[in-house]
Amino acid sequence: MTVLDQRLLRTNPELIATQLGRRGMQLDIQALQRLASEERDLQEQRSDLQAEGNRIGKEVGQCIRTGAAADSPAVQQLREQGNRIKQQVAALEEQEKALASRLHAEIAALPNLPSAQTPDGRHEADNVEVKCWGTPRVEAGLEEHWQIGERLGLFETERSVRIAQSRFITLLGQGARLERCLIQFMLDLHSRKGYREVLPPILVNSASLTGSGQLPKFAEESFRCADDDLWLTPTAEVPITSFHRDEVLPGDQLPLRYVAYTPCFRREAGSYGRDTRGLIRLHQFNKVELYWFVHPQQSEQAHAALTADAEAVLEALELPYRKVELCTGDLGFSAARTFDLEVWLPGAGTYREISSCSTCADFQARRSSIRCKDAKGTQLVHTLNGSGLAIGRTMAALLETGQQADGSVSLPAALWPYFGSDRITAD
RNA sequence: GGAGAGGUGGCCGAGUGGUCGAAGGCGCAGCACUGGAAAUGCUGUAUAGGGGCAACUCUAUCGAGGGUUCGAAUCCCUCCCUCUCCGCCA
Repeated sequence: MTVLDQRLLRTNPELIATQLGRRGMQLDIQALQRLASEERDLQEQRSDLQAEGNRIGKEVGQCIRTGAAADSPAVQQLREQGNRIKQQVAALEEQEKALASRLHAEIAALPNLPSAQTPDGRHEADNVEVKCWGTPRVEAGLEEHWQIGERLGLFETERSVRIAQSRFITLLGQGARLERCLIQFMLDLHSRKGYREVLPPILVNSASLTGSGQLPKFAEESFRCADDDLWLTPTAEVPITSFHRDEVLPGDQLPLRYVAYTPCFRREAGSYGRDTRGLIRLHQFNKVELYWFVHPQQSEQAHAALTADAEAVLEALELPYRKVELCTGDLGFSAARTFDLEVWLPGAGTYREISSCSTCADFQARRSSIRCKDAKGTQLVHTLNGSGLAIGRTMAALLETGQQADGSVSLPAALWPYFGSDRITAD
């Protein structure tokens, strides 16, 4: 796995330092460069020695073929030379390996370079609102979704702790039904637009997590199966990236567009006390994910199109939202550029992230070795992903947005055929 | 879980110690033939890294990692994966 364009490190290290600087990272680029050039020197020495060894090997073959005895002095001498070289090579190789794994570890921990378009900024507050859709419902006395859910018996928190632990939820009755309908509705919507539906494994190996950028840096964010090299996937992005790992995709097949429903599992380390009630922040949640593999030249339009496809879900569900472009300081590890969609929660009186649509440029493609082939040769593809949408948060938004004075919740027309009713009422 | 068979280039498939990065075929590209195409013929066609303006050249890679050897796709060890049969199972 190559995790950073090594050529870039050699030819334009300043670019790396500057771009990571925009993320607020202080990077000792010289130290990295020194490591890389040391490694290259060793590699050169080693391969020269190996060339010499290969030459001797061939010479021995030559001698024997032309009639020299296998134990003749000439052959003996060549053997000794060969052995000496073998030892030297082994010694160099050991150093080289140590150096390479150090270099690799340092590089693998570096996040993606932000896109040129990504606005500079230090944190969430510097994100840029680029669009608002719909009219947010603003009234006094509206309930939050967890109050509605508890009142209507849509889900159960306390017993879920008994089953698992906190931050797990059990959906019940109309709540379970709505969750299922939303998954189906979103899959249908995207499939109609030409997305190919995928239902991947949700246990993934370390190579998959590394390939999409969750490892090595965010090991503490995922649940791991202790006896196997398997983890519970934090997002469908991981299995889908690896679906094409180590492949050369025919250029005329691009873009490949996938839509996947999966449960997602996150440890949510460091979020104690935040969003403890309801559906917002859970260790296990459902999500429909959009994922594109595209030719590098098309990734910018693709990013706009993917984001629009996610927006279309909110619009079909009549949920007011705003679209925010993340600043460099708020960008995820693998992303070069990201639009977040934030849905309006009338009960909470706030916008909450419900989809995050990112282009990773060639970052994941490099880590996962996914290339495409066209007339000009092979090159890394670009990968893009976005939620279309997070199901639990969608339900929260629907509950808060549709709440009525009589205690029921009215649903958008798009869901009626799926849900079999235009509203949720007390059982 | 038990028994057996396997893992070689974009794909199929040959190769049991040296001249093998690897026959042959398919596919793909170019050229010839054709009014155009098909068929046919010829030529070319792996990836990554290093050096060189370039022609080119060096190294590594035959599931992964170790070992034997001057020399390993080929022999030995460990692991992973796939397939077949049996058992178990939603």
